Amino acid sequence: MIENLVIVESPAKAKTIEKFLGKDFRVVSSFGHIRDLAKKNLGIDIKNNFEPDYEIPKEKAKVVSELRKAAAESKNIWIASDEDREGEAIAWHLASVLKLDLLTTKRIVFHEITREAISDAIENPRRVDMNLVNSQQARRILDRLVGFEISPVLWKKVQPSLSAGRVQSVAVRLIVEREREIISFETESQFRVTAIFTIDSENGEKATLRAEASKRFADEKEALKFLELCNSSKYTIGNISIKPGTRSPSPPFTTSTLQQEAYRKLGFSVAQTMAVAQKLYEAGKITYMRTDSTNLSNLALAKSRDMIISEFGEKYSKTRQFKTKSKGAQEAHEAIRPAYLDNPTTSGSQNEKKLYELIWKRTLASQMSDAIIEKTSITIDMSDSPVLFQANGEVIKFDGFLRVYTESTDQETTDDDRYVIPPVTKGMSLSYESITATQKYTLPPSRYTEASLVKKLEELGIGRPSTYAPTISTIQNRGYVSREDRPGEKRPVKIITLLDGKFANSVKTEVTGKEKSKLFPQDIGMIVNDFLMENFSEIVDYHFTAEVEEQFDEIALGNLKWTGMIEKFYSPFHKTVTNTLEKKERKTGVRLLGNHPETGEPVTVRMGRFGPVAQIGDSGNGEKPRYASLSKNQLLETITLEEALNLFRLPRTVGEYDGGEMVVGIGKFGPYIRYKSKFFSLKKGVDDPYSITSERAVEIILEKNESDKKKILKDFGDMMLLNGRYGPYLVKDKLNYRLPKGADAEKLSREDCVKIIETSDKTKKSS
DNA sequence: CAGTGAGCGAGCTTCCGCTTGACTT
Repeated sequence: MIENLVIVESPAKAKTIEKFLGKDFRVVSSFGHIRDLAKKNLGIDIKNNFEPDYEIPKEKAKVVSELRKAAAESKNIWIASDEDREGEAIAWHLASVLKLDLLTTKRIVFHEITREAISDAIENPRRVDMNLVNSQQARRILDRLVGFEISPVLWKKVQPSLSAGRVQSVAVRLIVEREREIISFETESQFRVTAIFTIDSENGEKATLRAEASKRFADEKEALKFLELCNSSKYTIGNISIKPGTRSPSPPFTTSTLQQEAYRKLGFSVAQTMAVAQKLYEAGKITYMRTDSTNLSNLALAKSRDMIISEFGEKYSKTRQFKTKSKGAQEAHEAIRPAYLDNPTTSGSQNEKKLYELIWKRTLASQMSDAIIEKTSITIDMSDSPVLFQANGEVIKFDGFLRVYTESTDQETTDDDRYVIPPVTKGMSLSYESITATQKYTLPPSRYTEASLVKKLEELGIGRPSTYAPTISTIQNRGYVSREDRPGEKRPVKIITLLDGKFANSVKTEVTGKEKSKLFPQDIGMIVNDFLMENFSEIVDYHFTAEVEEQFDEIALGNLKWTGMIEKFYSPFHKTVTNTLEKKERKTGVRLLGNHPETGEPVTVRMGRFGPVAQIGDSGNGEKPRYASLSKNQLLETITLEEALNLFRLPRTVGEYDGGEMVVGIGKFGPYIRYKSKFFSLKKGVDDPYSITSERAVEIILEKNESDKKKILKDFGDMMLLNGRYGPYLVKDKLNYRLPKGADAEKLSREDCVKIIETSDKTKKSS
């Protein structure tokens, strides 16, 4: 018999806690939720007051049977799931599955994993809070109702296998609306004038001062007019303002801010950040990585203080506790911090090291002094124009937390940052060294990255730390959005330079619209979003979650019955569902682009069975319409008639070579030439499928054949030894096999290869 | 790996939040 059994959610947590509790306690873990609504059907008996049908999922059967066994062997059972809505529900499900009496079962919570907090928890047990449990049931059931009633509507009215939900549909909406802002954005340009001035100081040294004109100029003519005034002007220093300021460190990491910073500083995807953090957590190197709290334990605060004082001195230490700002935060855990603050670095993979160091620096910096800065702002008067030049500078007087860590931003940094202004006095005269007017274009809003989308969702109070990464995967898996790079386009930038009284015009080029790892909506995402906006605007409203959260809070306080709340939501909602099913047309995103210039047939685009498709003619007059798939990066919403007609020019035959036809087309993997039933890719940025010549096509074919020849080490007829990126390998029936270590490909015989395939086959599944 | 867009119907898809493996590359 075991004296005490403590059940927590996470096995890593169980391990840590067991160390603190001693012999009389055994600590086991539930691995999160152990029961959920039935997987099949709705899992809710609507007619019977929304009675939930809970079941233990197959993959949880083992955990549950082990928990049952442990419970049977124990005298006292303590349920120590997290102190939030979900944790309370886990406690309740545990109690009912393990057949524990709710009146006597001890419910305890740890606010942090320290010896003190744990013994404190043990001394203050309470009972399972049914109000909190009911607020979770309301949350769970609302999400199931929304997801499982709207998704089937999409299958009927848009496309099979689609999905909608309280969280994912808003995430898609954000991305779709941002794209539309970008589509409708009209770029304008202005001229910005910057100058480099020379100050002749008393000791004969020359100092330079960078400044910008306080006015921008609409066009080249205006800019030139101003430069002419600049040329004839005399310059004197006008106002000098020196303002002290401070900069404070950011709070320690939550899941959301960790994902943002790991993306900005390390280039990690959201999923990657979580995977690496999980490893660090399991190794006991950091605290729990799914948290919305910026709280640090007293122990961590004290430890940071010691570290900072011994490392940098008393001046650098400032103990702070940050208030959690995010909406709906449940604060069941600490902030993400190193488990042992004395370790600035750690062992493990490169990524683990990098992420750990980021967490360490952020945590330490959060307990350090403000940086003290001095902002200097100087105006320079012109004799011939009322326009001023302005120079802004910043000097760090005391680095404080900046010594360890600076938070990155999503915006690009300006060149004003950390510019040190030379000493000047009012009335000093200056002369210009050069003055430049540069064309500046306005920029459209920027597309979301995975991390900036997480930030936005958190601001809206939508989603939880444990779901940010999965949500972002879901909307990509459904094909609603896709993470992509774009090369951008070149555009001219006009520049007028004034140097030694002479004006010179030049044109530079800049790249605009270059994107890296940004979220782009896909046609199906836009169609589904529009469908939801038209029919279920309440669900995709940005405030929907916040509003239902308020009601969940009321349920948790015992002021509202969960069944009543759900009923109030469900009856109008369900009416909308049936109404939409009955009365609304299928949505295909169809758009009439115009008529074919020769035949006059209508040209349309829409979402077809295999994706977005363009169509010439309709089936009305007996003629068969012609179809062509849209190419990647084209949207139903923005494609023009001309672009659509272009799609029908492919595939086309460009010529013949050695008795075979060469056909050019655009496939899944870009433009290609098909020749003797083999495929040859066109060179990106070099060849254009619409204009490529027969000569060039032959060249590509010969080039590819030549390089393929080099790839083949040995050809046994039914299998081949090839030279790949990672060295030689074996191919048979389109499956690749790795050679055993130390094997010399040159010397392998046919029999050797057969053996390799046989031995490696066991681990391979045919796909 | 590389273009498919007739129409019907059976059987499937789907949510959000808690937690980790067990898989393959």
